[in-house]
Amino acid sequence: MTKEATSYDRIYEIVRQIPRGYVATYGQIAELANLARKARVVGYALYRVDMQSLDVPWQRVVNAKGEISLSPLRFGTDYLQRSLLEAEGIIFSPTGKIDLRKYLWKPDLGWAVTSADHHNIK
DNA sequence: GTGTTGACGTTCC
DNA sequence: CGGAACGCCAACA
Repeated sequence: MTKEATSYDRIYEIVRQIPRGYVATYGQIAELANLARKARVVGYALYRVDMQSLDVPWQRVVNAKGEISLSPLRFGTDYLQRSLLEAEGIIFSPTGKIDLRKYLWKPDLGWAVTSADHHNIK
């Protein structure tokens, strides 16, 4: 029996599907990766990704607040991520947030409506 | 094998 | 809207 692909591979695959100019949240990816409620695992998975080679567009992954999250240990790569997103046409709010209502990636399903209603963005 | 930490999320105040 | 607490799972010491 083949060893099942690790959940991480699933996460990377989904992240790669994020189109240019759009962003996705950890919770959203987690849900698509069959890891609902395990957003932390997604974050850890992206942490393992080689951000220097951009093998995975980790740049398009943000938290539920629509803000770029990363650890101070990442040495200010937050600035890099923001630059990449801006280069894709994403506009940051004065507070440094992204308008998820507009840039949130919608998988090829009708779940988009459910998502908006589920998250109930303020 | 146990304890702590972590690119998060949600709920409560 | 901001801060605090709990949850959830995997990797690391």
